[in-house]
Amino acid sequence: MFECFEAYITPKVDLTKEQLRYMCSLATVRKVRRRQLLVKEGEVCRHKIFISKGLLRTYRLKDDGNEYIMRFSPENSWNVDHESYNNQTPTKYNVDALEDSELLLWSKEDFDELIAAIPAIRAFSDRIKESSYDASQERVLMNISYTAEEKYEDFITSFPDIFRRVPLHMVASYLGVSRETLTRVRQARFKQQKDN
Amino acid sequence: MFECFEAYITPKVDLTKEQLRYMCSLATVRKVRRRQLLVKEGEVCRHKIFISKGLLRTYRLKDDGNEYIMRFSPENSWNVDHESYNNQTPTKYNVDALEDSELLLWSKEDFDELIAAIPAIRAFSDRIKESSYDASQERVLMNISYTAEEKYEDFITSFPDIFRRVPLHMVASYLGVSRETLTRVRQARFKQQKDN
DNA sequence: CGATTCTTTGAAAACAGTCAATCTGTGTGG
DNA sequence: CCACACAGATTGACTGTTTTCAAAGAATCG
Repeated sequence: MFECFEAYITPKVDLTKEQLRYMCSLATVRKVRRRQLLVKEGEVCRHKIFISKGLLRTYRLKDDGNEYIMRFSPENSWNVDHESYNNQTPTKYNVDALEDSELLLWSKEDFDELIAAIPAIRAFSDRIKESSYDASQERVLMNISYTAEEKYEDFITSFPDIFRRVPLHMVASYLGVSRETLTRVRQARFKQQKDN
Repeated sequence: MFECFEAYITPKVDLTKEQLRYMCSLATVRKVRRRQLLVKEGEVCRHKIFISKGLLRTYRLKDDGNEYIMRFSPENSWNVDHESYNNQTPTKYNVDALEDSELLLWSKEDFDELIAAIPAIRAFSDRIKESSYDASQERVLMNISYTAEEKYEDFITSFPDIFRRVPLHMVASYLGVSRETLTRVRQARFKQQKDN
């Protein structure tokens, strides 16, 4: 059950066997099925979630009745709403599974303990946060400077794997364009490729 | 020169007089004039910058010749490109002054020392990062779910002060709409208010 | 005042969104 | 194995919004 996680973390963090065992001992395993809701708006995000298998999706429900997708979390990535997790305040997001998934959960109490005990884990956790922040900045830039076509292009080159695994209308939601526009963009692109 | 900073930080971080003095002793003061470039794309972001007076702007120059504004940094806020600062890699952004400004700079070496010596400063610095990450997430949501009008509305209520101080075309650049659209949105809004 | 920067405006064109209908593939239960 | 339901993708016609371009009008600054 923990092999995936060990394979993931070993090259990234320099841990002794005991430290790794300790870290794993604090985690709880959870399996969720496709379409199952994992975190609901209004709840507190109590765990750091590592996805060892599957695919999660974080989205916001707005008054207009639409879902807006903030993030996809495939295997070997983390899903945490830092705002809710850090302050233990209600989250604004929903998280559900797009595929049957296997997760490792650490409660905040346990993870805080881990961080205090093993500085390398703290540093690693900080690095993860940094890079999601950087990604968020890039996404803002994309949002304000790209056309629909460029957004599509960017998505399929940045996340080819996720693109293959999620329905188009979710990519559209992530990018902030309508699904119809996205199919048209894709058609145009397809024609263009044939012409060359 | 350090009064502004002390007034800013005292209610936020619990520091002894000596700690505060130590922190200030590591800072260097810098004044920049309106329109002056502070950080240029390709350079490494070597400092944490605290703005004690004035207004900075972080933007990206793209191949299409346009400037895309990532962030405004008014007095009592920080300006750091974390990606460049943490890894000491070249930044993708430019920073310039929109008003004559007074800054406090800490080099990475000095700030690392500070953080190691005074845990409260580390915690505070982390909190700052968290909240800019949260803000970035909100901005993504705004970008993918708001109309031009809602973006405008959101900006003037979220940053009324900055709105008064920067030219409209920069707000447009920040929001990812053309300056003409923003004028029109504003005209429509103005008419509406008269009608009520 | 003259120069520059900023804002507004109008008209046309490009772009993206909506609505409704159809098509496709998948999986489920009989 | 078939029929059916369902989720997803596509298409066309239309509407509405946003951009672009060009020009002119304010405001600001030295």
